[in-house]
Amino acid sequence: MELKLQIRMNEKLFLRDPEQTELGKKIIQHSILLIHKSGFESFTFKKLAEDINSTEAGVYRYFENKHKLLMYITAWYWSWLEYRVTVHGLNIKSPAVRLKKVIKLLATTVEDDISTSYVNESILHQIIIAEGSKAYFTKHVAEDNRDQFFKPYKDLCAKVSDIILECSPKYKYPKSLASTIVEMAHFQNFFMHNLPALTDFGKEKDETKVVAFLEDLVFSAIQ
Amino acid sequence: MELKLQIRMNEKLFLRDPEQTELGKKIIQHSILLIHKSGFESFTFKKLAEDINSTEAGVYRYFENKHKLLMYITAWYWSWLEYRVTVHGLNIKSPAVRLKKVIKLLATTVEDDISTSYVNESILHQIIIAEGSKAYFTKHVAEDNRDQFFKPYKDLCAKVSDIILECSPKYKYPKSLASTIVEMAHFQNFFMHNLPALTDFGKEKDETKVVAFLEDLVFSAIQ
DNA sequence: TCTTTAAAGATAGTAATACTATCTTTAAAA
DNA sequence: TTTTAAAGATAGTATTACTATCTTTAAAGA
Repeated sequence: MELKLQIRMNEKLFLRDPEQTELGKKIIQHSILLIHKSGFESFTFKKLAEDINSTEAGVYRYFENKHKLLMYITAWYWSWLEYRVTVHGLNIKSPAVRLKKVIKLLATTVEDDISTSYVNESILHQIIIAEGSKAYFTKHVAEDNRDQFFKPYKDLCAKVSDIILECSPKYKYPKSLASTIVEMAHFQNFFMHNLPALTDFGKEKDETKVVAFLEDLVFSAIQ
Repeated sequence: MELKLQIRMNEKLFLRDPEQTELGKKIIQHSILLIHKSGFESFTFKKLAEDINSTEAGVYRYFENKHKLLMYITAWYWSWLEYRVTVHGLNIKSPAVRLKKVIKLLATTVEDDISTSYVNESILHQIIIAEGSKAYFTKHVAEDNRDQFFKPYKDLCAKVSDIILECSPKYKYPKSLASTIVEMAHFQNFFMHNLPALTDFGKEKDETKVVAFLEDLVFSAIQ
């Protein structure tokens, strides 16, 4: 039996569904690699087209602009993470154990557990850390939010929030704590590698320390 | 007696010191307004030049590019915040009270307490919330960090970290907790206004709730 | 097998962006 | 009065961020 993970994406994010064609999948695959290599600012559809031996106009048939592509990629990432959080939490009765599992999933580099042919999840994880917030730090957040582009991110935070409430029904800030965990899982990783003075794990650069910090933070807060 | 606050800026951030000339001050003043109005992505030196009745080439004499200008502005902001944290903490003996004061300073909109003629601190606060992290989420962070461009940010976090240690000398993650407070003071504000599902204060949009959340989080962690 | 149609390729063009260069004017300091 | 530094004016270039159009390819349908 071969399993294939298919994530249903918001149709307003693309002009032509990239999952339906070879070129589309190459666009996703290589834009992840190219953004990882040179950063989102210097990423252009022209460079991407050269990478995949296609044309700029070809890429524009799939995505209106590079920001939509970034939102597509981030939305995919958060959907995929929510899926993983669900799967890994299925048989865990204790909400506290489940919460720990979630923190680990958020803060550690993925080992490809469900293979998706054209997405390199480990590299994707890295680009979301450095570029993910650019998806919503724009002047058109409100509109993009109305178009549901951030739904996967919000769904994941809602799921984390629910687990927090299961652990501690009286805790007053489950949503804010959830978004704090999700953001900090990425930020502390970025700081650890790039601005180590902002963390306590600059020397070791060990992801499990980020997990330990977040666990300590969260369980102190909700107990 | 008239007081004038002067912040010594890293000289590598600019080509010509904007504080020394009228044009320079207009560049800072109006770039803050323009970034606030249309966002950093659509901000250009040409538009800025038109706003201040100067020329594009004129702006380029002060700043190499718009990213350097963003780093200048963010560095100025963090220096200014550290100054405020210092001043407001001077007569407070209890580190816990001082920590609360810091959280309040980080998370609430400033009322112009020390007037700086050409910087609108309240608008600056808002643009740092939405654009500030773009200063370091680049492919050249490492280099920029070597050039000390993020020193004001790191100094502020170090100061917060020190207060945390004063409160609780055995706490294991003072630096990470400090950067978490600083980042979340801004993120929760942004989320509250733009992606309210990610916070517990979406309805009221009340900054004091962000303060309450952060206080609860911090003091649970260090106790 | 023939036809039709959708996707992709090839090519061109345009307005805006991100600069650099140079020459002139202005105004304050020496 | 001369020198010099800043600012203004203008021009030019490579790249970016698109849009348009025409042709080829290949698979699906009749």
